[in-house]
Amino acid sequence: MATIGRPREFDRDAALEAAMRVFWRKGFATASMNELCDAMGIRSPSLYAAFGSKEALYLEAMEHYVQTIGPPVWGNLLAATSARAAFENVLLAGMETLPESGVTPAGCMAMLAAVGDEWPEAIIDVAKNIRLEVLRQLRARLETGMREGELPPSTDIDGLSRFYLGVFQGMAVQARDGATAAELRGVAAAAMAAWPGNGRRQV
Amino acid sequence: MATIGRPREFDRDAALEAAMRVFWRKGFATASMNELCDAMGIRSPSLYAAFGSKEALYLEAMEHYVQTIGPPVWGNLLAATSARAAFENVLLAGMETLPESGVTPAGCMAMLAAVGDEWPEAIIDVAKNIRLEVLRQLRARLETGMREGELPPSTDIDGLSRFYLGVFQGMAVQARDGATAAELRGVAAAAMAAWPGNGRRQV
DNA sequence: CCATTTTTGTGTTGATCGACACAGAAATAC
DNA sequence: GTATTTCTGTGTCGATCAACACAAAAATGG
Repeated sequence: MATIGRPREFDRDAALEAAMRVFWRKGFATASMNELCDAMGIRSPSLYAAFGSKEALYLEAMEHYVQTIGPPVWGNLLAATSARAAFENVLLAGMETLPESGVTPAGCMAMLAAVGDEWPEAIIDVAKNIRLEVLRQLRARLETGMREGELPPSTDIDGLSRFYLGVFQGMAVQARDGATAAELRGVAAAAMAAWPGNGRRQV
Repeated sequence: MATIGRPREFDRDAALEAAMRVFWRKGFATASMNELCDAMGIRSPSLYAAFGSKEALYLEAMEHYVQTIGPPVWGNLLAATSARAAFENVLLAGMETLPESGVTPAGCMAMLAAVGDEWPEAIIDVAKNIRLEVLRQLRARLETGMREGELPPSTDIDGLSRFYLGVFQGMAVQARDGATAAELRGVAAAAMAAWPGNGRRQV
């Protein structure tokens, strides 16, 4: 639908995508408006008119990240038939996604946001909630596995879900340090050895 | 030894300790000189005379962190008799140290430095090297365990050491998000279930 | 045509940043 | 004592930051 007034000359989605990559790579505080404007191909008044503020732009970029980058990794939680395969596929997807690829920056924008530096409170809240939501999804998948008899009733669901979340976060940090997919594969493989039933306590 | 000139009126070590806590809590970019001066109880010319620059102060603070905060955790690698106990004690020490304590900020300054935001290159190098040195120590302890027969010769030393480093990094991120010691205990317990020999492949 | 609405580019603004100039103060050396 | 050296406090400097004022430009509605 064409509306009154001079039409916008840039593609809003493409600009948001460009901003997402800048924030992904540089974080919030050290990503300056100049860099954002250059990457988005617009001037700051257009940015403010379209997105409101630097903070609002970041929040929208994070939303865009969750909806485009997240599913290829965390969608594995629902795709696999067994809980074990689901968790293994998540870690393997992280192994492939987290190292720098030339196309995308290294690490996970959601897992490493508002960590290691002080960030605006609204961004801290959003980032923590995203990580909490991932934790909830992990726990839900484990509970399903327990209901279906795949996991012994004695399984510590809270501890195990936090553990696999932590493994992924650790992989994200190491990817930032330049770890390769092959190196992260070893992390994922070791983590899967912690799966209940691998131990001698299992029947 | 008393030297020529007006003596310094503040305790350099105490000031460095105060700066360390500010950097630990806020990171580098968002810790302003004003905050640092206030926390250290001095004015900026004294800070520059004693430490050189904000970046040099950070590097010295990180060094101080490694020498005072690190050993209670990573010293466990050498203290225990078995490699398994050594790794377990490291994770349990992290469980106690990483959550906010009222005295110290949450998380690990070394593990989360230069992650999630852009930092000066010199700091990135130091932080990565510290994490690499920890990885080396973990691997060395595993190799000792393998030599002593505690670990099967088929053990993937690289993968396992990276795995336990990643678990600790994940615990640090979660501690930043407000995880309690009890919650981190579950992570540590699950991680120890991945120890070689817990699996059915072991004799 | 003209009036209205929205976007675009140029330029600026107040705040904050890290860093330091300068002079006075406090010690030692002679 | 005087000279020298070093530290402290006040004040400020240029740079950079996020944010926006302003007017020209480009569309629609009449």
